[in-house]
Amino acid sequence: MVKDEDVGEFICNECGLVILEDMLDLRPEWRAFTLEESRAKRRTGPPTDYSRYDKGLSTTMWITRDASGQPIPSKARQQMWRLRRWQIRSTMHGKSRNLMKAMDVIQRLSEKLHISSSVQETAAMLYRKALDKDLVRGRSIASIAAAALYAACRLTEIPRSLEEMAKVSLREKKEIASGYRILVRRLKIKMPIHDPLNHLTKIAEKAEISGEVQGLAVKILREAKQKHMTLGKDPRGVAAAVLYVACQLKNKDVTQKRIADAANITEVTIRNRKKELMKRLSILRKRRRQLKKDRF
DNA sequence: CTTTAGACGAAGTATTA
DNA sequence: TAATAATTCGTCTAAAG
Repeated sequence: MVKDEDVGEFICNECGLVILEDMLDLRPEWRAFTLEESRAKRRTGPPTDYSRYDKGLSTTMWITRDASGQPIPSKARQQMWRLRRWQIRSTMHGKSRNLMKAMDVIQRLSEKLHISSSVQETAAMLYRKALDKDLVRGRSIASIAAAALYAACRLTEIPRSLEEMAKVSLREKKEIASGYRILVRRLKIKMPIHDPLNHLTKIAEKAEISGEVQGLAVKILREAKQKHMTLGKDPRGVAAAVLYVACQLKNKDVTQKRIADAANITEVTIRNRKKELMKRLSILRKRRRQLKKDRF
């Protein structure tokens, strides 16, 4: 990870992805001289960050003297007036109002889908960028906010599906999907390729598959990855198929349908992935012969 | 009757020129 | 931006248990 101080961005040196614009000053904005004071001033709730709709700018500026008590030169004061005006305007209407609403949506959806605050911040950052580029005009705030959150999940490889997003946001999947595509295209986001491993436990849990079988599934998946069988395939399909064959090896009675439902894919996809796995993975070779024998 | 396997076209996605 | 290739999905048919 490269920290580029000049432009204030973190850049991943593998994929060139810009992680975060505007570096944050993480120091507290207050000082405390006693323990009591410290306790009183300590805030609850989130620190100043991208989830705050105005980056903390709503603090009122009203200063005529500098820190040492000297009057501030008029030129500088004029500038401060301009800043203050801009600040007032930004809190009252226009984009900030928009942002406020979007942050609210992001927060609500995140709660429902158990999405961590760091991912929320990524989503907020994406939304802010979208707003700067005028991508929200003509589209609903809620759908773009949901799209930003979905994009943030994919960026951080948190497995949350479009379907889940659509369900909690009460919007059409199509709408969020198109918003997502616009974000990716216009913000030039480079999406990491999902590792099926990230989906494996989630699917297994939903389908109520034991940890023992999961362990075997992970092993199978490892070999599949080595042989580059996972690239370009739906990671959920791969994870589901691997789980399915693991169940068979352990003689667990689990139907394709059960796993397919848990993974939100179809049985067809599981079958296709399974066929490939059986053909090419050595782990499955022995067992395949045995299964064949058992039939006679 | 349920599960699994396979085939086909439709639909949406990614890559390339 | 448009064409091309690869992938998934829905549905149907059929075999196996």
